[in-house]
Amino acid sequence: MIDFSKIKSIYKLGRNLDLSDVQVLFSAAGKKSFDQGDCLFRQGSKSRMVYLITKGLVRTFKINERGEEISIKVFSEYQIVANVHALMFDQESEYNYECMEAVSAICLDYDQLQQIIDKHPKLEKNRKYILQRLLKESIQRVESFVLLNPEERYLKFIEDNPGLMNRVPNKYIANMLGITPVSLSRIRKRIAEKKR
Amino acid sequence: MIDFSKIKSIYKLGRNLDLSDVQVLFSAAGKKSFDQGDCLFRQGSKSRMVYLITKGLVRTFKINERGEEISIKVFSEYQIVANVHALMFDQESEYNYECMEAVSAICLDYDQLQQIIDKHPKLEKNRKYILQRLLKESIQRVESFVLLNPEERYLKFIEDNPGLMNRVPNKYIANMLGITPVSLSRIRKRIAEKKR
DNA sequence: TTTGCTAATTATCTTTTGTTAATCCTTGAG
DNA sequence: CTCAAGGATTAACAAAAGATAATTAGCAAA
Repeated sequence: MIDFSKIKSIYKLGRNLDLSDVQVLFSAAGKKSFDQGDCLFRQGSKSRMVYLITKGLVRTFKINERGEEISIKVFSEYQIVANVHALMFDQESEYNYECMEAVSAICLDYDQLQQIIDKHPKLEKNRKYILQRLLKESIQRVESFVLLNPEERYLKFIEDNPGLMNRVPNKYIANMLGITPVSLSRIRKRIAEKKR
Repeated sequence: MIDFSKIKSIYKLGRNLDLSDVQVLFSAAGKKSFDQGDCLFRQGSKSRMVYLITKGLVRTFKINERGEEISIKVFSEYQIVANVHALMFDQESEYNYECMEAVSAICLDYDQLQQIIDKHPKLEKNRKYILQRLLKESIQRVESFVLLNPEERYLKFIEDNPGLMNRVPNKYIANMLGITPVSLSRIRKRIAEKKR
C-alpha cells in the first residue's frame, strides 16, 4: 500500500522538493513508532538518527542541579527532531528527547542522508534550508528573551504555537519561557482579567 | 607589504584551513575601516557583505516601541559579522550594526564567497562550520535564559566573554541579558558583597 | 463511586526586578 | 581647570517573580 502520510511528510521537509527528490528520500527512509514516555535520544547519546514526526509530541529537557526536569523545547508534527549535539557539535546529547504522546516518525540516518545529498546535489540547498530554519528559530527565541517580558513572551508563544496550548502542560511551557509554573499561572490569570 | 594581520584573520575563519585555502580567500577579500559610530549595516539593509573584524567592536541593536535602543549582541576581534536577515532569511535587516570603537575588517561579498566555495569544495565544510558555530552560540544563549536567573546569566557572560567587560558599557550588557541597567548594577553589587 | 496521582491554581511571604529620578563618576572638549 | 555629557550607582516605591505549601481540579485505575 502506498504510504501517503510518509510522502506528505517528506514533501514538508523543504521548499521546492520535486517528485524525484521525494522518491530518493522515500526509499531511504524508514518508519518508527514510539510509546508515550519513550525517548528518541537520551542524555549522553551520540546517535545520528534524524526523525521527522508525523504524529505526536516530543519534548527535550535537561536535569538541573536540583534534580528537576527543565523543558527546553517541544516538537510537533512535521518538525525534524535531531540530536543537535551529536550532529552539529559532535558531542554527546545534553538533552533527553521524550515522547509526550505516542509518536510516529520517519527516520533516516544522518550520514546516510549525507551520502544521498552528495549523490543528489540538488538536495544540498535543502539541507541548508533546514539549518537556516533552525537558526532562525533560535535567533528569534533569543530576541524574545531580550526584548519581551514574561507576559509578552507567553502571548507570543501562544500566537506562534496555537496548536500546542491544549497538548502541552503549562509547567513545560513555563520552563520554555524561562519562568516558574506558578508565575505562568499568575500571568494567565492577569491576561484573563484584562480581557474581561 | 605582506598584510599578516589579514592572513592571520583568515586563518581564524575556520578549522583546518590550509595555505591554499587562505590564499584563495586572501586574494578575494578586501579591507575596510570604520569610525566609531559608523554602521556596517542599518535596519532595512539587504547588503550581503560579510565582515571579519580584525580590530574593534560592533554592536547590534533594535529600536523598541518606546524609541529606545535595545542591544542584542556584540562582536569583537576575529568574529564574523554578517547581515543574517539578508543572508539567511533573504529579508531586510532588523538590526543596526554599529561600531562601538573604530573598526578594521576584512570584507567579502557573500555571493562571491559562494562562487569561491563552489570552485573550491574543500571550503564547503568550512562554511558549514561557521553556520554551526552560529547555531551553537544561539542555542546556548537560549539555554542560558531557560536555565539561569539574571545573576547566573551575568556570571556566565563574564566567564564566556572576559575580554568584553572593560570595553562594553554595562547598559548594553544588561540588554543582552534581558534585564535593565539598574538591575544589573544591583546584581553587580550583590556579587561584590558576596565575595567580601 | 471512590481513591490516588498529577497538574493547576491560590495563598503567603520573601526576594528580585522595573520605573523614575537624583546623585555620583569619568572623561573629553574647550 | 571648568564644564558638559553620558554612564553607573543609589534611592524609593510599585510591580512582578521566586519559593513553599495548601487547596482545587481533572482524570484514570481500582
